[in-house]
Amino acid sequence: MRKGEISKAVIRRLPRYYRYLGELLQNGVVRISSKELSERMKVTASQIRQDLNNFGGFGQQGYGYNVEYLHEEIGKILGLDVTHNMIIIGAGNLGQALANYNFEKVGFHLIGIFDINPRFEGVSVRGIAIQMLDTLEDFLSEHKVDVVTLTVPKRPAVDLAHHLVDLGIKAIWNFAPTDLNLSEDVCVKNVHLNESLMTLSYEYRAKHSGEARDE
Amino acid sequence: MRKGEISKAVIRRLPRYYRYLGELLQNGVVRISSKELSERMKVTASQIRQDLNNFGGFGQQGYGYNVEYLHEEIGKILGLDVTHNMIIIGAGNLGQALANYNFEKVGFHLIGIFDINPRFEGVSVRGIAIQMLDTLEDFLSEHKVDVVTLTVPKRPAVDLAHHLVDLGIKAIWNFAPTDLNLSEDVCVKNVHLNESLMTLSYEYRAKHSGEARDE
DNA sequence: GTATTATTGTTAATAAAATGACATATCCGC
DNA sequence: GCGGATATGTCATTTTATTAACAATAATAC
Repeated sequence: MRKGEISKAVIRRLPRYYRYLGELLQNGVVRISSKELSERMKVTASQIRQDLNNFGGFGQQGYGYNVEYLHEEIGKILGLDVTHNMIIIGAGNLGQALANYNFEKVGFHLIGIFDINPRFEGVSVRGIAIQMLDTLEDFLSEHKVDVVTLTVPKRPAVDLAHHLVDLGIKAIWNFAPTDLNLSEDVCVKNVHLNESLMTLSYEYRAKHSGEARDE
Repeated sequence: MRKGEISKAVIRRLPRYYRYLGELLQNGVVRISSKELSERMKVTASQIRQDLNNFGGFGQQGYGYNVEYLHEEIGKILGLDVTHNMIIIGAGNLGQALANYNFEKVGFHLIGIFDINPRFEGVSVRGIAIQMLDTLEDFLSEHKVDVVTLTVPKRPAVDLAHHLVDLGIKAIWNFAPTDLNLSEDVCVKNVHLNESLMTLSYEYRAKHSGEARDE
């Protein structure tokens, strides 16, 4: 790992810190020590301190961390203070469900929904009209789109993703059950629900195998 | 790590192997070496071999791995050969989207959908009537339910999860943006979409900060 | 103000994961 | 069948991640 680069394991933990700090903030907690936070979160205090110190010293010896300040700083680290314009491609059940989700609070602003299927023509979700996919190129030339949420089937996903990259898209939140294999400078975050279920299946078997199942 | 126990990192990789092998199988590929698979998957051959050898020797020197056999064996390891009965609690957009998903092929059979909101009374999704949450206890006494998919808001999620555990549920697929803190013998798999987006946001900033944004 | 306690930031030690190396076994062409 | 090529399974090494230790610093009580 190059010096100054932060490991992915650390990044993956940040949102959870952010969430806990947000809850503390709501509960009116003003300060917290790494020790107490570690007990609530069931991680080691050492890990919290080391994770945070990748980004700078946010605490004070003998005092701990100011909840509001730390919450805000982690938010900045995660880039939640910047608004990203997002579109959803794929207006099926999952796409529509995500469209109804409120991602504004983590800085994502939904400005369009697209699908290839004409049956969605005229349909709106959350006040946003579903547009036909062949109008996407025009749309992209008129609007700055930072992130594409991809909720299309596996088959079209890969080609579509490459097309999006050609059109200048730099970040994809991918729900299609496939790897996209895009160039290095494009951010891809996969959400593979199938695979999540499979690991649950594994764990379930591992923990409960051999137990009676009387029916 | 206790001897004989498999690390979570290995388990998380298994579904991806399974997916690639499934595709190879569909394409009529009969055998594959760790080297070739590693090139396709962009991981090291060493990792593939070591991961697989946690569970036994599935390959043959000088030959490689039989695709169909390995695919099936990984499926068994993941427990995909066993059918799990699943219910969804929370019939909002996400719950309904998941209900429409086809998880049968990874061994999950949806047998019920529940919600507390009377507006869902009489509504069906994929032929399954949404039932009122207060009938859940009766339902559980009449049906063997292995896994609960939890797509309810944060607030009720924790108490509901504890209640489910009291009723004998041993595995929860949790989409609520909170930790459930259940006893050790309950399997919990979290899908925190917010947090996924936050890490995307981080990466986006990290990769594209400083770039001009002329509008 | 001073002593005591609390708690960080950081370095050191340990543990875990990933990679590399290689001996051994199997295949395949001839 | 023999020999070279192939590719596994496993052990050794390296790298990465986590945990522990502690010196330095700030807060708090008196």
